[in-house]
Amino acid sequence: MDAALLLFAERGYDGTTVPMIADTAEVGAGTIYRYFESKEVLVNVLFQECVTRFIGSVSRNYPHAANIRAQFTHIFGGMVRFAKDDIHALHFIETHSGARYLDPKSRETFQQLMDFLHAFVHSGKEQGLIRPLPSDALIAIVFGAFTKMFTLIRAGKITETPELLSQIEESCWDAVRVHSD
Amino acid sequence: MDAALLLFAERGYDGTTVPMIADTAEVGAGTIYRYFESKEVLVNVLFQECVTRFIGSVSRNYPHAANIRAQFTHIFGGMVRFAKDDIHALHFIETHSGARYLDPKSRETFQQLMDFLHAFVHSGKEQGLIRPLPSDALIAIVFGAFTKMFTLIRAGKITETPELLSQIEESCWDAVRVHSD
Amino acid sequence: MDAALLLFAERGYDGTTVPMIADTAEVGAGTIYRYFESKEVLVNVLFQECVTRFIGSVSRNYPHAANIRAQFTHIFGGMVRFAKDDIHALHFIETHSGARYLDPKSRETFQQLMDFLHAFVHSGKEQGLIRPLPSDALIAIVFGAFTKMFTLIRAGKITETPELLSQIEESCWDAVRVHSD
Amino acid sequence: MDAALLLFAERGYDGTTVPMIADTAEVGAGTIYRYFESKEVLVNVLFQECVTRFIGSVSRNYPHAANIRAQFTHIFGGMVRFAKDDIHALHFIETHSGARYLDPKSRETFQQLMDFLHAFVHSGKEQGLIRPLPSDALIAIVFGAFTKMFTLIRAGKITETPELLSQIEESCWDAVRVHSD
DNA sequence: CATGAATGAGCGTTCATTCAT
DNA sequence: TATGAATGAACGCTCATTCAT
Repeated sequence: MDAALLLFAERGYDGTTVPMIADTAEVGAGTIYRYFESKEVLVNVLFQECVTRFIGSVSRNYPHAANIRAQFTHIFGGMVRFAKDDIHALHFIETHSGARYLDPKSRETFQQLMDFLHAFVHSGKEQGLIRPLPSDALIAIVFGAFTKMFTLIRAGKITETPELLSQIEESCWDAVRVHSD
Repeated sequence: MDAALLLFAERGYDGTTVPMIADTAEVGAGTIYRYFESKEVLVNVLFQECVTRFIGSVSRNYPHAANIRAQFTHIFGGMVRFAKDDIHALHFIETHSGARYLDPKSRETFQQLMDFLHAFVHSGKEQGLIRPLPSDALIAIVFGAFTKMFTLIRAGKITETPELLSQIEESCWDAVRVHSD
Repeated sequence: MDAALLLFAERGYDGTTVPMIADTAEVGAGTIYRYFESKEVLVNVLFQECVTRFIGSVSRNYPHAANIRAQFTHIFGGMVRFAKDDIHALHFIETHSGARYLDPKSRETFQQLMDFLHAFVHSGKEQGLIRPLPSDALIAIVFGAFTKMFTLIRAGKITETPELLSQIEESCWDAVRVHSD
Repeated sequence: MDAALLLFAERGYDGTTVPMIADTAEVGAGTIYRYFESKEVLVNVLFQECVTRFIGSVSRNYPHAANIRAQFTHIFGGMVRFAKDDIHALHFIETHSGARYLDPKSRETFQQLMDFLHAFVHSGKEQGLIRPLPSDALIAIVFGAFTKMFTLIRAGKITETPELLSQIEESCWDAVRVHSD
């Protein structure tokens, strides 16, 4: 699964061949089929597993009672932890969500993630602290900014430091929050 | 080329077959090879053409003398115009920049776009109006947010209106600008 | 189709590979797929075509008004003509009728052949000239005897002569007719 | 071996996989290889065993001194007993005799069966009681008729009764005997 | 002794590319 | 110039066989 994740993230589903995965994993091509019915099943299992981990990462110990800003920090921190823990998983999710070969369960799992984020955004909007834009758009802005930025880190173009991450968080928050000035 | 752009954007390079392109374009498969040496050449020509158009869109009539905010509006407006003009081209650029099959010329063309944006960001940072973050990161934030958001529009999940676009612009600007409060 | 017929007859469906068919037919493996969706479609088309030809061979110019013996001669003659015309087709039908990969249309086509033979046997039984055995059994006896015998001819173990064929016909007829002694 | 016989008879050698046999036999796939060097050895051992049993069935207590008709009854009875005893064995022999993967010993074993039948036919022809046709042809007629008929019984299309079997015997005998009328 | 995970050759099939028409 | 039939390398996948447990 590590090999598949790496390759799917780097080359995409169609650009990754089963022999490639087998070679990277240092197993025979047939072995993969003892564990996954097909390449399509593999990508779905992988996707669900990644998204589930991602959900866990952003929702575990979620400070329900805290203020929006602290909740945003929690979510952002979860995203960072997830992205750092497995640098390919985030990109894999990003590039494969919405793909034509995802099965209903994968779509549903992804929807759970979206639902979680929607709930956060909705609550922020209700409190008048997050801009009154469509939730999808707000999520897209933060998620888009964050993933593209981590792609740069993965590619080694910029170096990830606590300061940088904290500033990026500030930047993303400024993108969605209501400004009083 | 329209057919190829559409398919590459929707299914990716590896998920698009030459016969698919030929069918969509309502020409024979062989005809494509009269105009493009190979599928790889086609995707490169297409990429360069799209990126060049994109550069044109954001840089044409660029207000060199205006202030940063106005310049940002110009760039953002160019991006919107480009995305609206050919709804698939932006997504095609987004998903194919950095692909392994891009040739040096494609990479260089894309770099020209990056250079243009870098110059803008650099100037903004020098004036103390844009955050002192790595330029790549700042571009990624705006670009990432913008493209993800337009993906939603393309998918029909949110409806594009002048108000929405203006608010998104504000949001993106707030993500990169220095806040005085 | 000739190559496929030959190989299916000699090695069976599962024992015949598509590359084998392509090599025998002196075409590329991919070419086969321009004409047949799959190996399974190929075997079905082939089966239907053979059975249809077989039906034509035994039913064309059928002497509806003649006596049973003459009708038997006509059918037997049709079988001989068919078997001689394409020595593999009969064996192909014989070994593939009832196979798990035959589609409904193939089964129906084969049933048409059976129906034709049933009608003949039924009429003979009604006239008291053919034994009062299940029609299926009577057909099996003649068909079984005939095909096994032609397998020998195909294998070169016995030589086909008009006299031999006439004697085999007599033998088959004696197997199904009512004997007055 | 029962599992293998069943599957080879129903799906043919090439259509039967070793895991299929293992599953049907409720053993591990590897276990089969403790008893048979290869799938090919298995089919040969099975073939030889079946043919040997068949020979036993038709030749045990053979009435050497009796007349041809009684000998025919004996052989036919042996065939019936064999076919009833193991409903798949006869079909397995029928469909696998002459197969490309049979080894010399299998071919020789089958030849012993043929020799036994040849001897019977030869003796009958010498006595002027069996038609002066090639022995192979005569055997093919009886064997072909018999096996095709038993295939129907196996498939449940006709029901086997002593009367039916006796009539089939008569029919087969009429196919090979010399008729005085 | 029995197992079943692992293997990789070879299956059925696809598709980028060529070329006669 | 435009075509699409033909190609064969390489795909996703299966399965006869091996071998550590």
